[in-house]
Amino acid sequence: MPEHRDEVFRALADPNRRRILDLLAERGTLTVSQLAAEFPDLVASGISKHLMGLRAAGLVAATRRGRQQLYHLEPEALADALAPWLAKYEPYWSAALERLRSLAESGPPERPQAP
Amino acid sequence: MPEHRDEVFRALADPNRRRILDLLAERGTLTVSQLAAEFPDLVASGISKHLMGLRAAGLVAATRRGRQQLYHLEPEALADALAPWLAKYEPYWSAALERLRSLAESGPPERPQAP
DNA sequence: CAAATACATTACCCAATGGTAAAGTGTTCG
DNA sequence: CGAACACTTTACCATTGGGTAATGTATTTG
Repeated sequence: MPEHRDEVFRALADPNRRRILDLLAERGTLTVSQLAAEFPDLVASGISKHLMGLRAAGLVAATRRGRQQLYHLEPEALADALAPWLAKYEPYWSAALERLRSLAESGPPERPQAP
Repeated sequence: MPEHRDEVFRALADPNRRRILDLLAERGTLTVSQLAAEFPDLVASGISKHLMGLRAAGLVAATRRGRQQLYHLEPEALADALAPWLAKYEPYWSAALERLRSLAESGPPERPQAP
């Protein structure tokens, strides 16, 4: 069986999948149709497959509402997989870290939520 | 042509490639043979191909020394590709960020260097 | 200079991936 | 209840990716 971190990195390898994550990060919660609307050159089942990949990696989760699925980020999975790995490169990160720190110190933004 | 960030994420998708990066992060500078020694179940040309992938993504670079190539990390590429992307998830990162921040505040370790 | 060393490149193979179209499942609406 | 809706699953296809073996190219050494 594949290591969990491996699944996360593989999931992040595809630009469409990263865009799905970005959309969920921006807008909080989206249905499959709402997501699909953002990918004009992809058919519905394609989106679905990507969502399954992200779900397998634990990066997103969904709850049913009627006949739609409400997808949302599962940010702990992302953090848990990436942070320890990124930490190994900490000696090389001073500049980028500074940027992240100043972001953090300016006060964490609200977690976005769909209306 | 593929976007640079895409190349970086694709390069990171393979566990062997990530391990190469880890080794370079730990030990600073390594020849291809030294790297190959860490991958008993990979043949030399396999390592070479991975190194070319990492080089194409700008994540590593090499300098010749006689007939060997001294590979080292190119950490700015990693930071430049990942930091802006990670920043988008900053609202979700408080816990992981705290860990990184405390690491940073405990004083950045020396950048490792090969003898 | 010839042989050996240290890699890189090429040619090739198989498995995995991303994509589509079509069929399947559960839910709601008329 | 039947039709439409919102997805998911399956079947299938073309391309890519990771792997090896073989060949090529500098560089060093005997």
